[in-house]
Parts: sequence; structure tokens; C-alpha cells
Amino acid sequence: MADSGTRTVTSPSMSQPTTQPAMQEKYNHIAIEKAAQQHWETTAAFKAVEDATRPKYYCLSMFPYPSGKLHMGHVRNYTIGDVLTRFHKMRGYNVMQPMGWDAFGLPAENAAIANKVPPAKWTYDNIEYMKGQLKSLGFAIDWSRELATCKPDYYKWNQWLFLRMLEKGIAYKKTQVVNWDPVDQTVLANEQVIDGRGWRTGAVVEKREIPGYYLGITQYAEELLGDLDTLDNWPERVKLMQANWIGKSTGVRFAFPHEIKDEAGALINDGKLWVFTTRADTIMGVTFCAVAAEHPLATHAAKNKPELATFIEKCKHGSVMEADMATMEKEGMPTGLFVTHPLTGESVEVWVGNYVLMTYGDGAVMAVPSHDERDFAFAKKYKLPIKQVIKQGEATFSTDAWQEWYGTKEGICVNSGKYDGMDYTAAIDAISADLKAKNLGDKKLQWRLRDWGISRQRYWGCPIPIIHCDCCGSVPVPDEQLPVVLPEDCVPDGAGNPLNRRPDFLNVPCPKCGKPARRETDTMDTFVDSSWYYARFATPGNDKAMVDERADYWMPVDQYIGGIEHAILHLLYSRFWSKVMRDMGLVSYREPFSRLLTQGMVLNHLFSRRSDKTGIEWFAPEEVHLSKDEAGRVTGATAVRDGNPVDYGGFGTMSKSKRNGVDPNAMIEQYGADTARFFMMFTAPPEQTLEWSDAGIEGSNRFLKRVWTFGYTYATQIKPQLPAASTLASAKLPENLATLRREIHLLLKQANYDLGKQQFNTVASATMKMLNALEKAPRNSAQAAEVVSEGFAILLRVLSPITPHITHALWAELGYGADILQATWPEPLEAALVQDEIELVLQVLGKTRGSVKVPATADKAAIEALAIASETAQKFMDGKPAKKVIVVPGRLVNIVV
RNA sequence: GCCGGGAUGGCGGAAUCGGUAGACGCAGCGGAUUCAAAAUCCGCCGCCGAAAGGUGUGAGGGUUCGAGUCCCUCUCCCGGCACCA
Repeated sequence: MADSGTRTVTSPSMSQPTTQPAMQEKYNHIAIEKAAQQHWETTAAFKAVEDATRPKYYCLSMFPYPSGKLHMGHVRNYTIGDVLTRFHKMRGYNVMQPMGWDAFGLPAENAAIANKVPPAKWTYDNIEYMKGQLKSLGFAIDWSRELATCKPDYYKWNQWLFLRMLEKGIAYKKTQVVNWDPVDQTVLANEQVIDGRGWRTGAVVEKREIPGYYLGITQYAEELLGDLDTLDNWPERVKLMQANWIGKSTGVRFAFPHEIKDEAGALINDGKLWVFTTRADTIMGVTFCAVAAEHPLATHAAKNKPELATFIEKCKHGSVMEADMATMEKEGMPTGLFVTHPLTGESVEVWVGNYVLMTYGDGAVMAVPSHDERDFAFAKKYKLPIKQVIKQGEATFSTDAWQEWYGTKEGICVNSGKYDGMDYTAAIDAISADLKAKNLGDKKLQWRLRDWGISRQRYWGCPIPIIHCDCCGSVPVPDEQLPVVLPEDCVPDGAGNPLNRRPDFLNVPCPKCGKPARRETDTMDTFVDSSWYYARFATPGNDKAMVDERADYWMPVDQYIGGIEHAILHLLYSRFWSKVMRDMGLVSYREPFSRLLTQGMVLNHLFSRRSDKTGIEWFAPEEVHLSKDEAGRVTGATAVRDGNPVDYGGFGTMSKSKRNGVDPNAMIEQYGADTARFFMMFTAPPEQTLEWSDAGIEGSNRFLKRVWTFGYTYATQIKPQLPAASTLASAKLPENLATLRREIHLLLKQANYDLGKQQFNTVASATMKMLNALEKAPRNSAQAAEVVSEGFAILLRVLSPITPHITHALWAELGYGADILQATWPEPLEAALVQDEIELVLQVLGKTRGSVKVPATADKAAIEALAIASETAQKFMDGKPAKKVIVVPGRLVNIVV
């Protein structure tokens, strides 16, 4: 830390400001905020310049998607970042806080469909408006580093790195499964599929397999998992979620041999049905196998079984989302094909199951109904045999209903021949060894993590730099032709990618053979854009390189702040991208974000109405009337527009698409940016989910008014009494002033502690407590004036990161200094904290009965004696002798009788 | 369904290592000021009880001199689940 606890609290300058206009008596947030923002602008106060002589502090908040207006989640996120930025600046760090725009994405296309405006125009208009909103909040942002991911000078480097990944085999092409809308003839995002139907057309969505580009994030699985241990300043829960997502597990991959042949007479898959299991210890309990609808065995069997073909078709209409797969009704159908159990030689029937995914493992699973809950349910439904092979203690096994212990790994094998009596580990070792001996399988490391499909069949994204040539195939765009620029004047209409109707974009000579060829029209997943923007902020303006030596100075990000909803995908992709850049020699860090603060979501009521034709329609909270029960809970709602009921969906994240965001503008206009910022910080700790309510905003505003009024009182009544030179260090204070001073320094100590914990709500309340104390302070002596003056100087500085405008004005106005940003952060003084006598809580038999005052120097025996002798103790001890006395130093005494 | 998190007065929340539950604020109530109101200031404010006291941190159990905090079981709510960002 640049600032140790040895620093003394600075006293205000004693000199009177020269010819200043008289201080305003009333708090005028409009004038104050305008003046402060102007001051920062003219002094370029937040311009960040590399400086090797000072410790750097790169503070980054997740950049916003320019959806139109800021909402309260943004205000919360960016205020947290700003508080940390300003706090560190005052502690002597060389700080950088940039801002930019995650500017590609689906909402711009949705807006285009609705309003017939090109996504580019809509996006740039939104950026303009939201930038104004951010400025009005007074954030300490270095705007000279601003970037937007939809600009070619940014996304050029997405394309450039993608081509490097292709060269290294990290990027590759394979088929992917997508949601297909048969009416609009377009690919739908999961968000655009509602109850299995397209959001615009209402048509039943189909699964389709199309080619796409993937990034081999699984090649980095081991490192992404291992390096989580180096992230000491990340929340444990985020690391845990990432580790679970990566999902390293050891299991056994093995094959059921078979003789099934296709029409040409060749063995399908070389006569082996491969499966993966983490429960090889239950292999002797296999009673059937299940394969995915797309599995070659399923395809083969369906040729002679129309009802199976129908079932497979139905499976292909199902959702591709994991949550849907897990919760849907499990269904299956027998193929009539049989494979051989590799250890018992028994015949095992193959079923098609709608819950088996072709994209995971080998697209097939062994089924052990006795020890897997899903298989159990499936076997019960289709009356398949259930064979117990694990026993736990004396518990009896019954096939009537699933019992929790059936699934446990703690137990021993039974009905398993030579494996009987073995525990989980021993059984797996023995079974995998036997399978290996038969050349039918082995232990295998399995990852849950899948490679990252980045192709999107959408217009408003970064073009994938590939050219398709009839002769040469898929040809990478040569570096000197980068960037492949996306035309900005297209207006998507919902029916496919409009790039396919743009000959000027499509038609291009093949870079290899020069013959007419066609550009790839798929664009990149927007997670690509956000996977490295933090590094680009450190390299503004360089059109020759993706990053330069300035990134070496600023990276890694010292403090990253963003919503907990990004705990897995965005953060994992960013970590992956960093490691790829490192392996290409572009950067030297292993991990991009040293410290992470995951902000809780800001929630608001959700209202919707559903219809078969138009899909789902969302209502903003101001567009409905609420009905509530006696406890104040919302029971229902009607639309203001037509008086008809709308569905109440409880609380959910504020989002543009669900129309439940709250625009901070009204709040800022009425109360000012400082009030909005203070309220956001005061109302809840940063990591906590927040159900939005503006009840209480007036209290925050009232507090700032009181701060201002106290400043006025200070200027007119207290400051004139200050002695020429400070006496605080030498003179003994009367008890009431010593108490006041101790209280302020104690509050400062707590505030500094809480800032370290990033718990800003209690920092805010500490400043309120300081003001309460200062307002009650005596004002009738030079010494009192000194104590108050010191206390107010502490209050203003502690408050300044939260409410920078009002504290900027008061600091200068009251003559504490020219610019509070240049002031040093206050530290509590030990001398102010000492006290002669302390009060301990007095308990008898663990129940609090009162308190007892003891000298601060009293030892344990003295405290015991004083406590037992006290009137309160005597009353509740009821004449019995003390059996045991527990003394917690500085806290309490508990007498056990 | 799986993974992660949460639940404390009428409301937002506080309680740093297991040590006075409800700090600070909102709302409410009473008072001062005012012709009146707004604004401001002062006081009260978990629940039961006249008081003494009892009781109380989503529900139920446990450990401990002492549990909001630790352990077990459960309920509800929020986030993520790979094409929302």
C-alpha cells in the first residue's frame, strides 16, 4: 500500500480564502455539480498517463451494452468503480478508469426490425445518449480511451487474432446445432425461442446442424482450472462456479461390442458402441443403453421402423438448452438392436433417449437404473429391468421408489461377480483394468467444458474473415485486407442475415486463385468482443498492433467490477483469450483480472402478456396498475393501456428486453448525481441482490443538504474561532471534546476497514454518524473549533469518493485546500483513540443483564472481581457462587453460576 | 433438474474472530417552529407485558457459558446453464 497508517490527519489551512464570493447558504446541486465537472474537464483530472515511478491502479467496470439508457444496475456498477478509483487516487496511486461500449448484439437487430432503423445508427445514438448520462454522474473516467466494439479499428483485431488461432489450430470448423425458424428461414437465439416456438412467427422451432467456427477452449481446460488457485482476490463462489463449469472428472470410456452392419455390410462405428461413465463401479448393473437421436445406431434402426423415425424427428424438435434437457419428460423408444456387455457378455438392448446429447461425449450412455435416478425413472416408465449392484450398510433395496442412497458412491459392490465387496475406487480400478485388457476401454479424463462456438448467423457483429471459394475452399482473408468491414446501412427484417443480400459485401475474389468467391456472412459471438477490450483500453489509437507496451504497464486489471451474471461465460472466455494472447507473445500476464468484485443484480417487477400469434409482450412497471394483499405483496396487475390483466412474474434482473429497467435520469434531475450515487452506495452492500425501490432516496438527499448546511455553519461560526496554530497535538482536551474526537477517529477507522472490505454502505453510514456527532458538538471555544474542523475535514474526504461534487465544492469553499482530489486520505490517530475506562457487557449464565465499567488497564482477575461485585451481577446470581467467569477482553464478562 | 448465492422490525440494511441483535437511514407516531403548509429541528419506534420480565434473525433440530454467525434437515427467492449481454 502506498499509504501506511503512520500518516497524520491534515489540519485545514488556517488562511482565509481571498476575494471569494460569499458561500451559498442552500445546497444547490445543479450549480455545484456543473462547476465540479467543469473543473475536472478543464484540468483533465482523470487523464491516465503511464508513470513507472508510481504504483498503478487499473480500475475497470464491465462496459455496458448500449441499449438506450442507463439503468440502475449501471449506476450501481459504475459508482462502485468510481468510489474505488477516487479512493485509490487519493491514496497516491496512478489510476486509470476507462469506459467503452459492448456495441454489437441482438437488441440492435430487434430494434431494427421494430423501427426499421439500421442497427449502426440505433447503436451510435444510444452511445451518445448514454455517454451524456455517464458524464452527468461525474465518474472519474478517462474518456480519451473510449472504444466501441462495432468500430472497425477495434474489431479488426478480433479478426486478426482469429486468423492466428486458425493457424495454430485453436480455431477450427465443425457442425453446430442451432434453433431454426422454418417460417423466417433464420437461426434463432435461445432468447428468441419461447416455449419451443419462434418469438416472431410462433412457428415450432427445429434443431438444425450447420457448419460453424469453434475456438478450442478445451485445450486450455487444465490451465483455466489450475490458475483459479492463483486468483486470491476473486470471490470464492465465482471460482467454484468456474471450476464446476470446467468440470474435470475422471471416469471410464468403454465400448459395447456389436455386429450391427449398415446396408453396405460395414460394421457401424467399427462394431463398437462407445459410452462414458463416472460410475464404472455400477457396470454390472447395466440393463440397457441409450443413444442420442442423431446417433448412427438410431439412424440405422429408424430405416426399417417408421415409428422410431417419427420419434427421432420429434426429438430433433426439442430444445438444445441444458436446462430444458434436464427438466423435460424423459422419453425413449427401443431400436430393436442389441449390443454385448463387455464384461458379462450379456445382450443389452439399445434405446433412443431424448435426454442423450449427441454433442456430449460419444452421444450414448450406459443405463444403470438401480443407481442413477434418471435411468431409474426411465426404467420404471418403460418397465425395464432394475438390478441392484451397490449396497450401503443394512439398508434394503426396493424398486418401488428411488431412494437417495441408491446414487451414493459410498457403498460396496454386490451381484457383481468378482467385483463383489469392492468399494467405489477399488471397483473402478479393477473394472477399468479388465476393460483395458479386452481392448474395450480405459480410464479417461472427461471435461464438462465444450469448445466455444463463435459463429452467429447474424448481421450486427464482427465479420468472420473467411472467403469461400469453389476451388480453394474456406480461405482466410489475408492480413493486409483486414479489417473485413461490416456495412453499416443494413436493416435486418428478421428473415435471415441481410448480408446475404449485399453483393458489394458478398462478392470478392479468392485470395488464393483470384476467381470470384463469396465472403463468409456469419459474424462472431459478441463474447469475443468483450474478451479482450480491457487490454485495448491500455493501447488507445494504435492501428499497427492489437496491444503495445502500454498494456504491459497497465495490465492486469487491478480491480474488475461487474454483475454476478457474468461469473462464468464472460470471465472464462476473457481468461481463455488472455492465455491465447500470452501464448502468441502478445502479453505477459497469465490472468487478466487480479481482483474481482461481483455486483449483485438490481431487480424490478416483471410484467408480461403472452399470445400465440405475437409471442410475449413485456410491460414496463409504469404501464401497469398493481394490486397487493394486506402484507403489501403484489398479487396481480392490469395494464394501464387497456385495463386487462397482465401476468406478474415476480422480480427479475433489470433488462431492456424485459422492459423493467429504471432510468436514473429522473432521480438525477430531481436530487442530483451525488444523491443518486450516495443512495446507490448506502442502500445495500455491493455484492447483494437489490430489489429496486426508490423509497429512502430523500433521506440521502436530506443528508447531503445537512452536510452543506453544516459547511455553511462551519464557514460562518466555527472557522473564525480557529487559533492561528493547531494545538490538537499538544494540549489536553476536555472530556467532551476528547470523546467527540475519539468518536470521529473510531468512525474513520471503521470506514477505512469497510473500504478495504468494499462494503460501501457502512462507509456511507459512517459519514452520517460523523455528521450527527459534529452537529451536536460544542462550538464555543477555539479547541472545540479545532476538533470540529479536523472532524469535518475527515468527513469530507471519506465522503468524497461517493459524492465527489459536493465535497469538491466544500473542500475548496472552506479553505481546506485547492482540490480535494489532491488531498491525502485520512488515517485514524492512535492518540485520539485512547480511553481510560471501558464498558464491558455483563452476562449471567449467558444472558445479557447490563454492563460494568472497568479501567482500561484492568487485568482479567480485576475485571472478574469488579463484575461479580457489581449490583447487577449480585441481583441475577441469586446468592450462588460463581462457578466460572468468562472474560472476553474489551467486550464482555459472563458469570456462570 | 444441476451449479452458485440469499432470507434479520412496516421497509433498505448493521452486527470485523462465536460475545449487548436491530447501528445508520426510510416510513410511522408525538412535539417545537409557522396564520397555515412545506422545509427544518427535538423525542419515540421489533413483538408480548402496566411493570418486573419474557420473547425474537425463513422453518425444524444440534454443538456451546454464549449462535444471526458453526453443523444437519427442509422451504421459498435470485443468478448461471454454453445463440440475451
